[in-house]
Amino acid sequence: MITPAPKPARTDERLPLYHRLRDALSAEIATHAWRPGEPIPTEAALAKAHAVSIGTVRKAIDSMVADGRLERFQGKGTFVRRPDFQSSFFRFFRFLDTSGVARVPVSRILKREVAAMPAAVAAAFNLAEGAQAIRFSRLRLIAERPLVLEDIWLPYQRFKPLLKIDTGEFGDLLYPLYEQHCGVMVASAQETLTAEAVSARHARLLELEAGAPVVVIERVALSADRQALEWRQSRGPASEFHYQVEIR
Amino acid sequence: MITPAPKPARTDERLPLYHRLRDALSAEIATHAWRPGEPIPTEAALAKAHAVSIGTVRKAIDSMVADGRLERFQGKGTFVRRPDFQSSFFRFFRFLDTSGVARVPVSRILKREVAAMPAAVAAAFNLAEGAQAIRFSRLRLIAERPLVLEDIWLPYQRFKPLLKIDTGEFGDLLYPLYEQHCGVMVASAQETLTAEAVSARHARLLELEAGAPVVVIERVALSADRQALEWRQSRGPASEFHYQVEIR
DNA sequence: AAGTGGTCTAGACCACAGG
DNA sequence: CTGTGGTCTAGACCACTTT
Repeated sequence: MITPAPKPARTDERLPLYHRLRDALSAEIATHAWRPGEPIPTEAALAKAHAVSIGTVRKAIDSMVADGRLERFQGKGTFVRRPDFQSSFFRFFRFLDTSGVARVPVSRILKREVAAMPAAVAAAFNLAEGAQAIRFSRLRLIAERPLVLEDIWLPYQRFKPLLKIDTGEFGDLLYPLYEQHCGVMVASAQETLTAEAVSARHARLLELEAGAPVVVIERVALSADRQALEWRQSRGPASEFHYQVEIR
Repeated sequence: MITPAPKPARTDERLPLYHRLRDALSAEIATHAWRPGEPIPTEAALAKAHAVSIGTVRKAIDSMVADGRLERFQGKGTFVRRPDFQSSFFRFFRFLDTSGVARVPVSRILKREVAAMPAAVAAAFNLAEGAQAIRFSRLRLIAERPLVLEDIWLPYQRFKPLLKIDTGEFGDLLYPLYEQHCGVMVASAQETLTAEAVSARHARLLELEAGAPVVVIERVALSADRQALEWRQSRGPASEFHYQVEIR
């Protein structure tokens, strides 16, 4: 068994009903009892099962819809939202072809190795510096043009099944691979954005001029119970980057 | 009168009650009938005044709280939120002193001129290229160290009162000045983030090495009725920049 | 004690999806 | 037609703030 015990029960008396109910529903998702893309029980059923009024169920679901864990469709039901990291990616870079349509970048694994984690990476996993890890170097391209260079670190034990697969058969997305071969599912991610002048090595791989500005995205991918699964640093030319925020 | 007619009534029959109520409440804020920092009528009073149930009022207020236009305090009341653009700024740059405490940057107006808008700026105001404008160049510093260089454009007519004030008396924040002398209130802003290699001129002002990476924030500040008030481009060293996002 | 928002209920009716 | 979520109501009681 790879995954440890899901989490302590945390019924937490004296919290509002809708709050406890929300925790209960979250747990169903976290333990994969309810899987992404599938409908959860109807509001009436949940109200009966948890012995609360339907209004309380709605309030619990409301908050989960608000932060993107559920989706509602009138007349159809309420569904566990499938996290779409593709779209997160497009939030940062404009990967558009000449006709203005978004395209999925092609992935090329440049290197796969077993290595010792540097301190910054180990910290994300709550491990000691030097912990054994699997490391990928990956280039993502659109129309043969390199757009993002990625440095990916995974804890060895949980991800060692990946060492048996030929990197040429990895496909363009890693998360489905993690799910299929390592039994872990990425549920959310935390990203930090910075920018820097490109290093000589990165410039060569990204086909940029020396010293050109690159955007750096550091991502820690988390499981539903918020364990760190993957540490990733992505670099792309600043010229391709744009990001919008609304401030109130 | 500087501001044009606020907006058409838009009662829009057949919309949900709470939706129409939300529009009505928004209008009270937009027309400054309810001012930032002040409490709005109690839920019971609003329910009576609009002839709806208190639950419907709560739902309308819920959504306005969710997107940051109102704030609720149990036992005290519901208040119009005062937009805090200071904090938006800190979201992007870490302006911390040695003790780790956030500090308000000091502002220095480098230049004030009347100029013709370039196309990119005019577009934000929905004006023709070459429209008359007031332009500021401003440097913001912390501990004598330049951190952000700003290029600010304002439509001439509405902001010409600013030309009469000595720039030395501008203070560190512009928005209060706009409110005080031009009768306009910034209610929200849209920002776009990019990065670039610093130009020779900017490098000199920001005291950076030639070609160093800088983060560029382009901001359009909007009034409550979403008219563009100000166009601003801010540049700061990428090394001081960091931004975090949570993805689900 | 009086007044505010916060939680919770039980039910009615509407709008939409799908057999 | 049945079942789903979406809207709306009227009221009870609780928790917090202020007088």
